[in-house]
Formats: sequence, structure tokens, C-alpha cells
Amino acid sequence: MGRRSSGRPTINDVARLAGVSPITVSRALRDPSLVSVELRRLVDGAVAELHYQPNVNARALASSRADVIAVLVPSLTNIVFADFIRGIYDALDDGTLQVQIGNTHYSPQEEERLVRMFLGQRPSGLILAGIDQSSATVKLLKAAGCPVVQVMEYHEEPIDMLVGFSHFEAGKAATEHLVHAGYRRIGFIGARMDPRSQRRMAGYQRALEEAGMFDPTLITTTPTPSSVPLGGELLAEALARNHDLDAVFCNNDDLALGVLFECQRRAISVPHRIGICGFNDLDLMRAAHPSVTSVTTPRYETGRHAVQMVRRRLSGETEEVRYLDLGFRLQARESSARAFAPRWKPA
Amino acid sequence: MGRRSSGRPTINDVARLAGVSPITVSRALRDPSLVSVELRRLVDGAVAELHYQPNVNARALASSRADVIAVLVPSLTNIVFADFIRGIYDALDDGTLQVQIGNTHYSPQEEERLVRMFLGQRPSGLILAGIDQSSATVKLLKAAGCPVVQVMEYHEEPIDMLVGFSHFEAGKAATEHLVHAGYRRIGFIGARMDPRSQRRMAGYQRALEEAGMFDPTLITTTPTPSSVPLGGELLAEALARNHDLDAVFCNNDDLALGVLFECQRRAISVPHRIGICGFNDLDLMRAAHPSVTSVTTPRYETGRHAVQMVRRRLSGETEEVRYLDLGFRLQARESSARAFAPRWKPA
DNA sequence: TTGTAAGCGTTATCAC
DNA sequence: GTGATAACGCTTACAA
Repeated sequence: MGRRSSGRPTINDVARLAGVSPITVSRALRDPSLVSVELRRLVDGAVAELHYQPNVNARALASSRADVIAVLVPSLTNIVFADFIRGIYDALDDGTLQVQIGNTHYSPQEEERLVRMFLGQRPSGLILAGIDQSSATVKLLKAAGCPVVQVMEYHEEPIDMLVGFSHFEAGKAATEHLVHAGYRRIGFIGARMDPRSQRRMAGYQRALEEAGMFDPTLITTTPTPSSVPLGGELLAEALARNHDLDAVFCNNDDLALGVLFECQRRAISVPHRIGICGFNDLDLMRAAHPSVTSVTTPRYETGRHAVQMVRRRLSGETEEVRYLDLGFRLQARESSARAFAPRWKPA
Repeated sequence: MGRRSSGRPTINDVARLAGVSPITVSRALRDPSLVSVELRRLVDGAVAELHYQPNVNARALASSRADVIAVLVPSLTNIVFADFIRGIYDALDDGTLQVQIGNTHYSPQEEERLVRMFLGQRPSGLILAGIDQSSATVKLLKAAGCPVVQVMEYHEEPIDMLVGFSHFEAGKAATEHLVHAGYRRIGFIGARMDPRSQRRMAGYQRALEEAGMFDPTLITTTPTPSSVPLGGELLAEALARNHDLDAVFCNNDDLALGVLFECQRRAISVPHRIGICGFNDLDLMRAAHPSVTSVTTPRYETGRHAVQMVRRRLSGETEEVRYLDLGFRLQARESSARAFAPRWKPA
């Protein structure tokens, strides 16, 4: 044992105990089918006896490939990304791959910096939120040399692969639901206004234009990060501008909840005087009183699928899914059920 | 350039361009004070010109030390841990250290497996939630050879270092607040009942015992994971058992919100007929109608402090904080303000 | 199917 | 303060 040794058993120790060469141990561990049953048994025995654990750094150095999936999200606390990350972890539970998370704080510059940094580690895969990367980032990703999955949006020309849904269509569907429910002066309330929020708002606008009801003064947004209290504040603003506002499509459930509380505070009847539709369908929306209409989105599933796409690519499967639309579902509840309105029917 | 080369510039390329030896480059990058100003400038120039980025795997292999902080949490979506993790990331924003997160799913066995796995990577530090590790895990951690920080609890004999607050005291303070507010039949509503929940419940029990009001039938718990809808269900259970229940201390804000909605649904007046106190003080508690009393907890700060403790240890500072109580704060609001009750005053 | 030799890019060690 | 040398533990390339 050299002076610099870490003291832990190495592949050489295993090889010696098993009476084989180190490379045979290496093969037996990475792909047992490369080694005869006999030797495989010997190796497994020695590994167990020594409690051998491969050194991931040595492995990565020798193979120029880290057993790591890099994940870039704009926020760590937004439940949307928390659920997504949980999906990733659950899909990776066999422990063969590690996760590295980067927080871009909704900044394309920060995203570019992180992509550069992560790519420097030669990850086995890179998963990142959205389709609005800077052109420099796109260039880096196209030359990444590992599977790249964009998530949480839908687009038919991904950099490499993509899984998500169309925020435009989701925003449009939510707004159409309010139209069908009988509301006529439907507002939009949004915070942060990142690219996905923008696309949901574009869907809202399209739906109202098609219904002949669009009015830009019905839109109330702020670059401030979203929160429940902010929902109430934005509703107050919207009502001050349009006294006849009779429904709001909220950019997310936090804002919708804030709107509901503000209505309660002002004794505004929901859904009769004002209808509410949220976005994401957190479990509290069904528990609220009245229960709140929302759009169910596939956050957890997106994480799982993204990992599966990376895995499939790594295992060299031929028939490959390049983009996957997981869709969304409108969940109609009490908050948008005007007594006299016809029941909304999915298309 | 050998056949196996990754193609990226190495420390040798930098050395050659700067006209110095590789080890000088290494030193200039890790600790500029080890190298003369002259050479340092040459090295910096070469690094910039080649866009050199050190290979973290080679570095980790040669030094037996990865620039990684391992973090173990029981859940990725619980906002408590999401805020904590955000604190960790923000404290690490200079990019010298990477984060590896492990999800223990509230299982000590899984925690042990992850500790074993992470320690195998020789991290620069290990941060983990709670003080209820298995004895095997404790043994591993004591021999970890890196700073270990337990978080989210308070205890004066940490394995190594600790930062958090006392859940027992917090539960006790919340309950005492309800007592002082004039409530007499104060229930406890809890889900999951992990060790921290247990300690908050123990604090609840102590407070009621001291007030001569304890009654075990006032406790309603379930091992089911917490959620807003569950809060409503547990309130229904509690009311079925004790019609005279006049307040509830909820194990967390999700449950408290569920309780509030259920009260609204049943037209039970809050705070007059029933008082509510939550735990964690999410921003929605102040937005709710009525606003909900809760206990503010230092989640984000805990993450920041944990990283600072690791850093301080790594930089070999002498005067060392081994444990740090960040405390909590009772945030009294409308949901626990009985009209006739004396105003609660902090001790 | 198994083994040999060489190298992955960096840092520890020791000499100057 | 700077450099030569030899690891660190594993895998690729090639040979048998």
C-alpha cells in the first residue's frame, strides 16, 4: 500500500483475491456478460468479501465519462420543479447514475455558465428546463457529446430530445373553459412571466380573440416572483381597472389561491360573481372552499420520462423517441361553475 | 495528443504555454499565494487563452478528495427541505463546491445506504437532516473524515456539528400560544409523524400537561404523508371524537390550511368556534382569510449556515461553532385570536 | 474470453 | 518558490 493510497480496497485487491486480472474485475462489474460464469462468481465473491466499491473518480477519469446526469432548473422551490426533480430521482433509484442539479434562477446567462461547467464534467446526460436557451448555449448543447433532453415545453425541433406539453395550448384550454362556463370579462393574472408563463398568456389571448372577447386591459402581470399574497394584490389591481371583471385565469395555483382569499376577504362570491382557474393543480386546489378549477400538468412524469430517454439513448436503442407530448388535463371544479352556465365538455 | 485524450486542454498545455511546470499551474490555481506574482500572471494568461478548466475527476483521484458536498434529506418536495436546499445552493454560488443530493424517503435504512455511497466518493462535507440516524450510520459518520453537519433539529451532542432549532420547544410554544389565547380543548393534528413531528407533538403534550388540559383523545395522527386535503379529513375525525374541540395545533401549514378549508365548508367560525395554529409559516398563511397563526422556522438560513460550518472547518479555522440554535418565532394571526382572549405576548 | 501495457489529468512527495 | 517523479484507481487499445 503506497503512501498516497486512500486505504480502501481497489480493483487490484479484488483481482488478487479472486485470482484474476484487474481488467477482468472491471469487466465483471460493468458488464457481467463479458466474463465467464466461473470468473464472474469468483469476482463477485471477492467484491463482497472486501466490501469493494469502485472509485467513481478513477472510473470517470479513465473513461472520460462521469456517471452523472446534470439537471438545470430555474428554481429549486417552485413546486413544479420540485416534483420534476423527484421524478428524476425516482427513475434513477438503482444508484447507477448520480444527479447534479444546477439552479439557473431564470437567467439564460446563468444557464449558459452552468451548461459550460456541467459539460466540463462529461456527464452521461443533460436535462434542462425550457426551450429558450441562448444561442451560445444551444451551440454548446449540440456539441455536448451526450444525450440532451429539454423538458417542460413542447416543440417539434428540440436540440436533441424533448418531453413536456404545450403551455400555449394549456393556457388556451383553460381560457376556453372559462368562456364555455359563461364568463365574459375574463382576466389574466401572471407573475414572474418567464417564457412558459408568456406562452400560457399567449394561449389565453388567442382563446379570447377567437371568442371575440379579448381586451388588453384585462391582463395584469408583474415580473415579481409568484406568491399567494401577490395573487390577492394582482386581483385588486385588476378589479380597480375593470369593475366588470367576472373571471380570472391565473398563471399558477399560488396566484389562484391568493385570488380566492382576496375574494373571500372582499366577500366576492366565487364562482358567481367571479370565476377562477389556476394552473398546475396542486392538491390544495381540490381541498379549497370552493374547490378551484385548474390545469393538471405532468411534472413528476416529465422527470421520469426524461431519465428514460437518456437511458434509452445510452443503451444504444435504435428506435428512438425524439419528442414526447405528455399533455395536460383541465380539471373543472366549483370555482368556475356559474350556476346558469352549460357544463363544460372536453373536446 | 494521445488517442485517449478528451481533446480538452490539460494542465500540461497550460504549463507549456506559460513556460512553467504543471505543478506550478496546479499551485497557482489552488492557492495563488504559493506562487510568485510573476509566474501567477503567466499562468493566468495561459489559462484564459486556452479556456482551461481543471478536470474535477483527475483532481479528485489525485487528492482523494472530491469538491462535493453531499446532502441527505427525507423528501425533495416538502417545502421545508426545498427551502433548505435552496439555502445550500445560494451559499455555494461561487462554484467551488458541487452539491450531491440524496433522498432518504424518511427511511433510516435508505439513509444508511446513501451515507455509505456518498462517503465512498470522499466528499468535502456531508449535511444530513435530523438526529435519528441508525447506529451503523452514526459509526460511519464518526469515521467519515470530513465535516458532518446534522440539521433541522437541536441537540447539544451532535455527531460532529449541528444547526437547527428545537421542535419540542416550538411545539410547546405554539400550544402555549393557543392556551394563552383562551382555548381550552386544544387538539393536535399530525401526519407522517417522522421524528421531528413526534417532538413537536411531545412539546404540545408538555404544554397541555403544564396547563392541566392534556387529554390523549385530543390527538389525531396518521402515518400517511401530509397534504392539504388530509388536514380536512383529520379535522373531521377529531371533531367526531371531541365535539367540544375548540382549537388545533397542526403539525404543518398544509394540514392547517386543510383544516381552515374544512371549517369554511362546515361554516365553523375561525377563530371564534375553533382556533388554528400551523407550522412553518409559508407565505400563504398570511394571505389566507382569516390569516393563519403559524411558527416561522429558519429553513433557508439552516442551509446557509450548514454550508458555512463546513467551509469554516475546511479552511481550518480554530474557533469553531459545534452547534447552533437558529430558533423559531411564533407568528400570531387572526386564526387564533379569540375576541375575548388576552393578547398573546412573547416571553 | 482473458490478459498486458499504457494512459486518463491531476496532485503528493521530496529535492533543489 | 519551483520542479521532477511517481502515484491516484480505473479503463481503453490491442494482443493472445
